[in-house]
Amino acid sequence: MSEINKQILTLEGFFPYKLSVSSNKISGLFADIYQDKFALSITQWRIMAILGEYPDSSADDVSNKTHIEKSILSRAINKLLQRNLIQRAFSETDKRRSMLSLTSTGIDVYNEIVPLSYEYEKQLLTCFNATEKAQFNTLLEKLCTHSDSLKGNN
Amino acid sequence: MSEINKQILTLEGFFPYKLSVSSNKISGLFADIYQDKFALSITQWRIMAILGEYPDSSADDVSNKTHIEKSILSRAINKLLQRNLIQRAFSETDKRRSMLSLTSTGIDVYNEIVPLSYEYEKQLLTCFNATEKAQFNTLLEKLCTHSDSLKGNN
DNA sequence: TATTATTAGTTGCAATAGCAACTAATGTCA
DNA sequence: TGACATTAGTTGCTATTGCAACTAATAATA
Repeated sequence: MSEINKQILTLEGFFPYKLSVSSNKISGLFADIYQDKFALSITQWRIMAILGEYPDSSADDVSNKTHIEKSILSRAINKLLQRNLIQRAFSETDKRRSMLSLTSTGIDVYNEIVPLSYEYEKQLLTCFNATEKAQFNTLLEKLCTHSDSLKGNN
Repeated sequence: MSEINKQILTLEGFFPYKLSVSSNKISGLFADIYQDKFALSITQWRIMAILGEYPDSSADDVSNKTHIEKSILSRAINKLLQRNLIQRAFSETDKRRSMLSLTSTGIDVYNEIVPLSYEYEKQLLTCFNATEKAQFNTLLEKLCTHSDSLKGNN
C-alpha cells in the first residue's frame, strides 16, 4: 500500500486531454450555431451534410462515412424525416436498404448552413497562417491513421 | 425554394469535423484502457488525476480545472467516494467547501494508471518526431486560445 | 431449395449528460 | 444586524447515448 504518488500526471499537459478539450470547445461552438439557428444537433447536421454530398446514401452508408452508431443514426434520421428535412425511399432491389436524400426544405437549410459553416471555419482558422493550416492538417491526418493502427493491437 | 445545392460541404475535409473525429477516436482508446482495467470513466479518472496533482481541491476547483459540469462532477465524486478511491472532508472555515483527496487505495490505482497513461501517450505520439510534437502543441494551444476568444463575441 | 449466416434498420433498456431548480452557507452593504 | 446576493454542492427531470436484442430481407452453402 503506497501512501505517496510516485509520479504525478499533469492533466493539463497530457496530450489526449488537451486534444479533447480543444475539440470539445470547438464542437460546442458549432453546436451552438446549428442549434440556435436551425435546431439541429451536430449529428443531425452531419447526416444532412453527407446527404448533400452523397444523395441517396443509405443509413448504413452514412454510418460508415461518419462513424455515427446505427441506433443513434436511426433516431436522428427519424427526427429529420419528421421535420421534413430529408426523405426516405427503399431500394427496389434490396428492400432493406434505405435511400435518403434532402427534401427541398432540407436543401434550403443546407444551402444556408454550408456557407455559414465555411465562414465559421475560416474565422476559426484565422489564428493560423497558410503553412500552419497545412501543418495542422498533416499532423492530424498522421495522428488519425496512427491511432487507427493502435486500436487493433491491444 | 432552391432545388439544388449551391455549394457542397465536404464533411471529411471540414476542419472541426476532422478534429472531433480524431479526438473522439483517441479518447475512446484511453476510455477503454481506464474502463477495462479499472472500471473508471474518463471523467472519473480526470477527477482522480486532478486530486493526484492538487490534493484537497474542492469540487469547484476540480470543475474549474477540468470544465466538468458540476452536476456531473457531483455524481462522479459520489461514485468515487463509494468505491473508496477518494475521500472528502469539509473546510472548517467554509462548511460548503469540500476538500477532496485520494485515499490510499486511490493512490494505488493512481500510481498504476499514471505510468500506463504516459506509456500510451508515448505510443500514440510515436507517429510524430520531436519537431512535430512541438508543432502540434503550439498549434493546439493557439487554436484553443483563439476559440476562447470566439466564444464571447457572437 | 431448405438451412444458416449476414446485413439493414429499429427498438428496449439502463446509464449518462446537462439544464434548472433547489438547499445551505457565506458575503455584501445599507 | 437584517435583507439580499452569491457561492458550493445536490437533486429532479428530460433528453441523449450506446449496447444488445430484435425483425425483416438478402446471401451463401450444403
